[in-house]
Amino acid sequence: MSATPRNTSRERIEARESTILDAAEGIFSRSGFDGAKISDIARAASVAEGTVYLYYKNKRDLLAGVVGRFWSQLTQGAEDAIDPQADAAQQLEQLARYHLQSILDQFEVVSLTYRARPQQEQDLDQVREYVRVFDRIMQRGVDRGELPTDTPIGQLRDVFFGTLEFSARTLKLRGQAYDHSIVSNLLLLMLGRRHGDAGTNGGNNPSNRDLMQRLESIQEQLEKRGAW
Amino acid sequence: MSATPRNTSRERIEARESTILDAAEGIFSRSGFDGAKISDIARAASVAEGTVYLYYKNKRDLLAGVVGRFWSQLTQGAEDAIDPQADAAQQLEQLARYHLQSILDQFEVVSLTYRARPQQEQDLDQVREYVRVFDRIMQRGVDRGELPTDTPIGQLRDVFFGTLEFSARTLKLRGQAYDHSIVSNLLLLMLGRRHGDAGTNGGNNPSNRDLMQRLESIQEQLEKRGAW
DNA sequence: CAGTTTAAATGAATTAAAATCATTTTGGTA
DNA sequence: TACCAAAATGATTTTAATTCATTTAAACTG
Repeated sequence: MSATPRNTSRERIEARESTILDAAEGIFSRSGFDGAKISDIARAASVAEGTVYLYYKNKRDLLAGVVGRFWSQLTQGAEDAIDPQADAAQQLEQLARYHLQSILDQFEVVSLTYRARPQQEQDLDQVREYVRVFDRIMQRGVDRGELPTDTPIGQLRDVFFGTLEFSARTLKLRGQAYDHSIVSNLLLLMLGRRHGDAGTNGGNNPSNRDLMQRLESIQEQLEKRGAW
Repeated sequence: MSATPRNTSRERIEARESTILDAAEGIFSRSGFDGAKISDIARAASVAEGTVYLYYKNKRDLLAGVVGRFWSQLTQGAEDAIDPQADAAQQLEQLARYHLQSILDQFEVVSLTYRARPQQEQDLDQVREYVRVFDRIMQRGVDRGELPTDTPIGQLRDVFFGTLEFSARTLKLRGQAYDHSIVSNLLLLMLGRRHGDAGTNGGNNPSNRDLMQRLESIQEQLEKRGAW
């Protein structure tokens, strides 16, 4: 009967909502929350100002919509980026790379996240769901014996996401691009083994002659400086 | 002559500015950036609305003032919290505890930080200065041979602050309080010693490699000093 | 397919709050 | 005490979010 009555209608409406979200994402990213004007967003979406309010109660709600969609898509992308066959360490690396790359690409949207409505619990639902991707990888690793039984998943989660987010911020601040070594060092740190990016300058033990040369070089420097 | 002409005057003005900052901090923390009204802040500071604009160009600038002061005070507090006699590992633990405790206590102000003016470089100056406290501890540890020469300070900095910030967010989200174990686990992770990892530089008879590292560190210090 | 009903869209009008500025007050100085 | 400049005030202006009476479009009906 009325099981699927208004079919094309629903599609049109969803398309329009998505258009508004696209416009909002663009304007919010470019101008930040305060700088973005609803009138700009409406214009970018080819819609009247009032129409925006049919879909979202207010400006914050609209931001929550943008941010929520971003994290949902991120969850989907992460699941696609992870090879179900791989072991925990490999999967973790895949997730780390995907995550760092994504938050660098869409840094502005990420920045808007913790601004949506910090007090309103429910707005972080999609973030929580995303974070569970990490938990699943780790839990599976523990279950299969690839990771120690006492692995503190919850705390490692904070290390994982916290470090990557902060690294991204640092990179952005310095105008630098994606850096592989961040991921490898993080994994080394989390999964045991010491840092130093594999055998940076291997463990060849210097001879006494090397040491003496070095000492002489230091002494020269000191003499050059005199006054000290 | 006019070296210190308006003395009490300057004091009064600074006191007033500080009063406005106090009021703004309170209102911003309670209501968030958007929720805070300049009129509320003015009232809380017992000042006319227009007066606020004599001290700060606009609302964002006022927020930047609040946030900047917070991080300056944090830097001061951190320096006080660190025992100059202690070794690097101990100092790091002191900083970690102080940091986690502080950002939990003043979570709202911290949240407002990355919202101040993400694009405007200079607003993060005080944050950068704060972060240097960590760098100094680590560098000193390396210089004294307490930490390996190849310690990737920059990356560990992201691990340190990223993890603590994310942990704080997690704790707040769950309504939980300060947790010692976060700090100890983080330090364990950062400074080695994992899963009975067999001491990287365990034995107390130093190898030539250790000696060489120490020499290199001394030389680096000399060079750094020379550049001035 | 014309007529009717309901949903969606519009943008002018309203409201709220930031920012400005002409005027007043204050504190220091001669 | 009179004067000046700095500081403060708050009424006014401006800007942008939100509402709502009206219009337009879509879906349904017989």
